[in-house]
Amino acid sequence: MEGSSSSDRYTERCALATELAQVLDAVRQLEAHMGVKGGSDDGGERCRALVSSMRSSIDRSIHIAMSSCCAPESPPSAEGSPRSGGSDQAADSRCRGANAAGQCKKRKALPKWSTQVRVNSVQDVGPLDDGFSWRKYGQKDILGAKYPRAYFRCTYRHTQSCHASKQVQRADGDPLLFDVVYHGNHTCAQRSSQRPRHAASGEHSQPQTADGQERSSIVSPGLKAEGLENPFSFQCKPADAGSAASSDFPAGYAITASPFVSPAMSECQVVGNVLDVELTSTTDSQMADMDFMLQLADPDYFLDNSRYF
DNA sequence: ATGATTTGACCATA
DNA sequence: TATGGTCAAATCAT
Repeated sequence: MEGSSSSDRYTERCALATELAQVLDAVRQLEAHMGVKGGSDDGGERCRALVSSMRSSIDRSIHIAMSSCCAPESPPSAEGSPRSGGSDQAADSRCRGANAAGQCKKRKALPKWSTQVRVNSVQDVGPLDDGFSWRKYGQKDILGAKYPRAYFRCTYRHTQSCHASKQVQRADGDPLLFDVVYHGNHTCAQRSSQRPRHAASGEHSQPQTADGQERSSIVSPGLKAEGLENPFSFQCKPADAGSAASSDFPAGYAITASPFVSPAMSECQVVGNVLDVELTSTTDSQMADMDFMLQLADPDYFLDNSRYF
């Protein structure tokens, strides 16, 4: 769509920042109000903690929205062209040659958005369980960041040419907060096969150890019992821990439900969502995701799903 | 045996 | 040139 020019997007993003600023202001007022009422009860304590996390997330969201105002736009390209199908062994030719397709190690043309997920305890790390199966393909220390960034791509990248990927990084200032950045859309069968009601029905799809020991992970089933040594070894506890042990899915796959507001995140909180959508092409698939992302941006949708928190 | 993760190295971009 | 993103061999888990 030629319709969405750079300046349009700039305006939209700034509008987003403005909206977020208003929400932030409201949260501050709420926080102040709660401070007046004082409550030493647990509920008040919890509310204050929630408000605090909301505020910090909104701060981040504003920052991200504003910084993306200046993000350079990239021209539409043959989106999703598998620049190297399979386990591209000829690694070196792959990339240089693949540039012809307009895509190599960067995927600027793909839709991109981020969300922030808070967990309740440092052990309780399940933000990566977003309803899709991911395979980790890398991890890197980021300059100036306390925690490394992990890189994931869809498990079905090769079998179904699904080019969705995501990056997960623990927030510097808050070890309970994870920044998750998604790139691209799922074109694999997961999209249609997994739905939020999995949780509503008490169905649990996480690989989980019966004894609850800290070992398995949502996205890293093969990880050792490293606990926090590896910030990307996630284990998200379901609300209904009883029915979980067996899964309909093969071991080693992270299965849950809805993307982003996963029922399995019953003990996690999605504390912020930031859209940074590159409107470079409008395939049906992308349009579908746009709808979805717009839902995320919708306060009603967000509040509706807050019951999972 | 198969598939996932770790990790050092390579490469593109800013 | 520094940094971030990806690859792929080695290793580990199931």
